[in-house]
Amino acid sequence: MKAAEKTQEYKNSHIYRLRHSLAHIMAQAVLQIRPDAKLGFGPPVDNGFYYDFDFGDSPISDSDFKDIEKRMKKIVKQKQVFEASQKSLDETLQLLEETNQEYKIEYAKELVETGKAEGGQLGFYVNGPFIDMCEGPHLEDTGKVPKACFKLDKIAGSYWRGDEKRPMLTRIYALAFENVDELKDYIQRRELAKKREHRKLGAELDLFVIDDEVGVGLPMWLPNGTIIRDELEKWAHEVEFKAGYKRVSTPCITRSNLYHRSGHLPYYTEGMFPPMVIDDHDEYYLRPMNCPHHHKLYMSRPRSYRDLPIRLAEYGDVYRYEKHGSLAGILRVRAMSMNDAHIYCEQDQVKEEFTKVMQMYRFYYDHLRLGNFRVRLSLHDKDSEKFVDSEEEWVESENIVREVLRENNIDFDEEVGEAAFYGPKVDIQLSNVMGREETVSTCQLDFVMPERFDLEYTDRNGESQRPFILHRAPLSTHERMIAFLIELYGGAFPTWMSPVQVLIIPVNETVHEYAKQIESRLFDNMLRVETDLSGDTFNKKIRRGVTRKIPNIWIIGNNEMEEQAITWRRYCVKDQVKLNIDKACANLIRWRDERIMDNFDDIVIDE
RNA sequence: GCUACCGUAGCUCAGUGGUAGAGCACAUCCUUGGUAAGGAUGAGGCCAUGGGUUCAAUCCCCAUCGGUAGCUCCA
Repeated sequence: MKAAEKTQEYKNSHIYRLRHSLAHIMAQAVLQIRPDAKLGFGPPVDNGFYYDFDFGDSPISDSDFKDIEKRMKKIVKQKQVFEASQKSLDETLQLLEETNQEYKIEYAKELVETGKAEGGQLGFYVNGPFIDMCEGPHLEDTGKVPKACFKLDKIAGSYWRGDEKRPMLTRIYALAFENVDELKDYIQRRELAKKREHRKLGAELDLFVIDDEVGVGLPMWLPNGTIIRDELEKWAHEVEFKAGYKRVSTPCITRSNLYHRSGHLPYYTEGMFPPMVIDDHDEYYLRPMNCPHHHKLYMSRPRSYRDLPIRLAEYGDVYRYEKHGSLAGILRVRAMSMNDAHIYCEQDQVKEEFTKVMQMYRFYYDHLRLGNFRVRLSLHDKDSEKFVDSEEEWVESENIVREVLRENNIDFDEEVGEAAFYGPKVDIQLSNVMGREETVSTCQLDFVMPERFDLEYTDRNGESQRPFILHRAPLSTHERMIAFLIELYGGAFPTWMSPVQVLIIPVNETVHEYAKQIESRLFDNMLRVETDLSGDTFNKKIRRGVTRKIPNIWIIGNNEMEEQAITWRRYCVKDQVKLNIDKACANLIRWRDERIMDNFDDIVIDE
């Protein structure tokens, strides 16, 4: 089904009409207590609807919710009929000016000017005393709203037309579903989701902390979290080694000259920390990206076509001045470690290299069981100054990337204005437990930097050529990737990533010695193992091991000692199994070495 | 950065215009236990910070700093 048809079908659906009608009902109720409020947009959204208002000098707060809900219920009872009508622009403006609806006036004019209003006619819907410019559709009357199917949710600010230079409106979000049960079910699911939120689990599992005195958005990784980082990084080193990447290492602080050359100044200034001035005249910046340094390494000697592709990889620390209000745990930070690499290649190698990168992210995602993502082709916006001005090259490189996606049978959405300033991107988008979508992995085609850095290689004919550059980060940044993994796994990591891989719990003191023997055997195999020799009760030890989400608990008692065995209790599996110690060790080591995802219950112990 | 809400023990939270409580966690002792909380005792708080109102502020007001959600922005 095409996107347009899908939208039309959605707009005609009952849930859409219900939510849209409720938006009008809410607006009517809000106008009862704030008659001078100006209306913005009020569309249905995923779990309900919202409406934007300009309250001027008399703001509203969530303490008004009860009152508004009561008024909405009254409107529902009145069974106000929704009546559609059409008006010309003149009629529309006259009507809207009477009520001072400046935002609607702007939108009405725009709809007519851009030809989006069919025949220059604007749609209106009236229900009771409320009239709104709106294309519909709606329910027949307000009485068709099911009982208790909605609930006002939260208040948030929102710029008019999404433009931060324009007025900030007040947005009231509401939840709305087909019936009470669905509403309750959603609220319950949201409560449950909060429990696997990465910030909550990150604190519970001692993965990372963010300290005011260190700074907002500057997370510090505790030993447990650092293990997860190290394991991902080790993995990336192996995968990249096999794919022909070479590792490099470059500094996090750099003279401003580099960023004048790259164009980060001015294109990316807003995303950078302000400069440090040295010796009164010299400016240094914290780096927001690793690419310029890698380009310098590329230039460190003359390159031949025989050398290409050159793939320079670095888990590089970068610093970005993210707006304070957009920071969120480790999902959105100001200091991050990126699974970065830059691939320098000839023009006719671009497709193959791009394809290989796409295969690499696919490999990672399949392995980690990160299934629920969206692929976005991020294009430039020719009307925006955020992008390097070179229309022809933009279109050309966007075509290359689009073709790669098609040839690889990858479903994707195109979005204008989401590109990097130097080229189009393929972004892998994931949503967290609260429904917030972020870019995780990215692969970008860069046609700008070769020119700016005067990058060259000598081709078969001895002539100087510009290489193409791919920027890629399939494992994202540690911060963002681990935030998503924490939530996806609910904090229960597979053995290979787990801070503690095995917890040994002896049943009584007589087996302590045997427990210690097993512990040192695992330790000698480089496994992260702990033995609980505390004075707590057996039940308490089990409970503690489980709440720490340790993937493997090995129970040791007199029976096990006699048989040279252990009883294996896994975090994700109900049944436990008694196993000979040699076999148990072999299983564990294999899971670790092959990075088996034993935090899922389809992985079984090889007996 | 903007809008709204929030800030009490390590964590989850009660609470009051007359300078504070619970559970878990922590410490010590007792308990020697076969699959998710054994018992007792104890320690722990400038009630985010700075101003103001008041005889008196953790509580009311203002500012600052942090947090949450959304907008903008982005890996």
